[in-house]
Amino acid sequence: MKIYNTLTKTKEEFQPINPGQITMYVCGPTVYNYIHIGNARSAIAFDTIRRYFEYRGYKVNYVSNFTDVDDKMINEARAEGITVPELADRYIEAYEEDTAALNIEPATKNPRATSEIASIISFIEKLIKKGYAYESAGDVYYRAKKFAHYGELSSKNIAELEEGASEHVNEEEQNRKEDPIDFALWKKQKQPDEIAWESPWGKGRPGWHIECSVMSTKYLGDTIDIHGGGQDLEFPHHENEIAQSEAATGKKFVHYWMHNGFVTVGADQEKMSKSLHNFVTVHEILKEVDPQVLRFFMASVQYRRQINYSEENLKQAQIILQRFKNTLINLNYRLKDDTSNVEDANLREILAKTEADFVTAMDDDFNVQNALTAIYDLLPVLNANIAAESVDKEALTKAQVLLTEWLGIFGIDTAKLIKQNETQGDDEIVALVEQRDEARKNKDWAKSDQLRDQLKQMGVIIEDTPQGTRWIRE
RNA sequence: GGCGGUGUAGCCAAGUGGUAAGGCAGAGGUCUGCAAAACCUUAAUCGUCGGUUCAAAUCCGAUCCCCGCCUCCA
Repeated sequence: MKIYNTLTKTKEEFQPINPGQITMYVCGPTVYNYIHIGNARSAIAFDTIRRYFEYRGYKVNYVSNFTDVDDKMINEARAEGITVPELADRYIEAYEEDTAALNIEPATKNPRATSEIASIISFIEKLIKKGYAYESAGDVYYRAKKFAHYGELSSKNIAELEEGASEHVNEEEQNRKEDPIDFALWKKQKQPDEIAWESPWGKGRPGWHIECSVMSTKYLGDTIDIHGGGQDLEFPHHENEIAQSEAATGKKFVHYWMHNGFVTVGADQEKMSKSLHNFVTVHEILKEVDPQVLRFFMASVQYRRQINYSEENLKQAQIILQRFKNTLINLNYRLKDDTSNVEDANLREILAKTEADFVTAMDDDFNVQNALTAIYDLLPVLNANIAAESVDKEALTKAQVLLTEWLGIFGIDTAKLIKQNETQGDDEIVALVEQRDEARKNKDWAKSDQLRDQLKQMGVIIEDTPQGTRWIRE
């Protein structure tokens, strides 16, 4: 299995620290608003990756944080006249609703920065003790230059960083830092009503980067297999995490750094982000778009590629999902009818090949496009088999299981997709379908078509097959 | 300016030296009482220019466009 490692900029053979187990940390959102589809992309990308690992038999310990205190949190809470924890609670709940709708598996643990203050303080103390950090007027900063590998992940040159940084740092802050590229580990409380915790450096709150170092090492160990996040976190966030963690533990922090591509939007394909104010929240989208469609759309693009969010692309995903749905429903019907079972060596061979192709594709840095191609190639074969006079029920059952597993990796819940409710509350539909069959037997096409229209109005589509009439919900 | 990514048919997209996968849409056909679903058939020489090679979308050089990071951001 190969994974592209941002640190080395190459695809590397994946080798977990402990055989059969994977430790994975993914940077979560700052909870001051509903998540936008860029956040969802990241969550979906790594959920898909996690599910594939699980499909391959790994046990995945997956930790993703909530940043529940920072400037944006403080400002937003102030603007709304509520406390920071109240704001956090509200949007964490919204996050859980949105990600559940997108069928994102809950993380093994979702630590919150504010619940880890004691650990954060002792982590910072360790860095000070080792000479990697210093207190300055109630703030604590990390001495970036002291860390020999600083800039390695994002291929940054320290001298240039310094130039760039000095332009953005205000003079007052500049004076507190030894060097413009130093970054805050602890920030002094600015106003008396501002959320803060007691610390050896006075009242204040943690900087952003430190929480991930603390939570990752605390919940997953000093060295983990995979650390993920959006490409925009490469610098400075992940760069700083490496500096903090490796300085504190003296060990390699992360074996494989994985970064997902952006979601772009609009004709100019601009990056969507909260700061550019061109974002669309998942909360809003799900009012109009089927969550399965959104999920499949985003999962069907390889995690490193950019996704262009557009109506047309969403529509394509919806159509493909519809095809899967039709095949699954027809597979269901066919497996239930009384056709005799005939072994079909060819079909079995094709299934085995598809399985191999799927794994080969996904093993190559989660090449979902090629994995899906393997499935697309299988569909006509399955559909032809479903329509055949005799079928290999055993092979088709296998196909059903495989499709369910594969689509499951993409976050598609096939049971939900084919929600037939054949047995409950559908007596009326079944009765109408029977009446129509009767009319068709009598070649009463007018009545038959009228009944079909009536069913259509009820959201039921009729399909006549040699094995009898089938119906599906739109 | 530095670093990184990208440019393949209307759209999505695979493909890192051997003569352009696949999907969507479109077109035609088959099946059907008609439909639906399904099945079959069908399109591009790969941003541009030059080079290397028997052979390049794939390697080298140049150039253009787009996107991102370099400051909070998935």
